[in-house]
Amino acid sequence: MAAAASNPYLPGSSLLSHSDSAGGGMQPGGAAVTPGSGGYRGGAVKMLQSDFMQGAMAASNGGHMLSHAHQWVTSLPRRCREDAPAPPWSSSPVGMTSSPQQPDVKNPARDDLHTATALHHRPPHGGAHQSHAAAWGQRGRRAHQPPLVYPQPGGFTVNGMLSPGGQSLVHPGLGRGGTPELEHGGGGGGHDPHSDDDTPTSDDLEQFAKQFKQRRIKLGFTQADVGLALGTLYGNVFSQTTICRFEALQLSFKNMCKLKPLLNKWLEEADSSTGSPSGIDKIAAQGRKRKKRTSIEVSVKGALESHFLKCPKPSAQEISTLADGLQLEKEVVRVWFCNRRQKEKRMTPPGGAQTPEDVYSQVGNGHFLVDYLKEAGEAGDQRVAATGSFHQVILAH
DNA sequence: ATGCATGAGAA
DNA sequence: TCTCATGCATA
Repeated sequence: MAAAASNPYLPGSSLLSHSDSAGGGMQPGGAAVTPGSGGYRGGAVKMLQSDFMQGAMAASNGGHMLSHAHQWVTSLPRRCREDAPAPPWSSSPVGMTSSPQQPDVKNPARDDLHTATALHHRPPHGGAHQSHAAAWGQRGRRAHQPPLVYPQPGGFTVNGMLSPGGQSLVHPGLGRGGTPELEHGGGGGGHDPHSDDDTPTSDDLEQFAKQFKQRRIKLGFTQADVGLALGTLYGNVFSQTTICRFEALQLSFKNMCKLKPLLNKWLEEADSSTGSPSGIDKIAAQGRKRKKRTSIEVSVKGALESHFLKCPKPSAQEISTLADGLQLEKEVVRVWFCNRRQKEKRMTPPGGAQTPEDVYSQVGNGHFLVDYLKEAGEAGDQRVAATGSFHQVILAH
């Protein structure tokens, strides 16, 4: 149908949920299957081609041809130098701690996600699950080990998630922008009397996540269920994606800290109230015109990746040029870089991935690591070198 | 489980 | 414009 071609995003309910591959238009010489032509928000795709900064990366050092090694140094074109606030958990250098190896657990198949019944008490099925355990900065950070286990409040029996009446105890204090318990300057001594866990360590988070997932599965809930439950419980709904990312430690440290208490609460509720079904419903999906997901070809992705290595933060103009060259919408390229950067900053597994194999699995799972090679304009060469080779090993695999 | 996208808020 | 938190859609 040509409809798909002329109409990027379907109005409301998309009956034609076909994938990119069925577009019909295919990619002549193109790179991505983008619905294009529609022009969404701002649409103006102008290309100001002027200078290209390609071919400048002929820098060859000792003799390794990491044309696509994972490190953004060595040959920064020029205005491509940007520092990124090294996240707290990535402070530990790539754990080169030689540890034999660890069986890379791939998930062969999972059996959950079955019954589409959204929120209901599912019979707890044995859940031997895969676990690619991320484990980021589990370096010796803090001496004290706060009780990352839920402290059962005792007589608290308000089953938020299992309220048949449909009432919603909305707590208007946990807005997304509110950031309930983030580092509050401190200074005056005003300390929350009820906060059991001030900033948990990345290690704590990791353990909690692990435990959380286990309990969740044990109880027979899907990630989506949890996300929904959080909605009725605190007024904040979350998607399966977010819960998933939490469990996989793929959120920013800050974000993890923010979600932890909520999930912890849910956990308490969940296994305290055994056997009370729920009847909640949440906000219906609003018909928002979302651009159809562009599927970028692998080859093109490779190209983008290369550019990213050279310059993770291209200027608007460079983006335009690049987009033009790759036949992609400028916006797509821009977003790609944004996401790529964001991905780079997510929870990194320096501590967990001590052996190359671990890293492989990490890579295989999508997330990379290391970005502590910031700061220091020239002094970082050493670390960079080390990191470079490290990645070389990884990528050469 | 993850890729691409949106939107609010910060620079 | 970028970052950041999040999620729809998809592999």
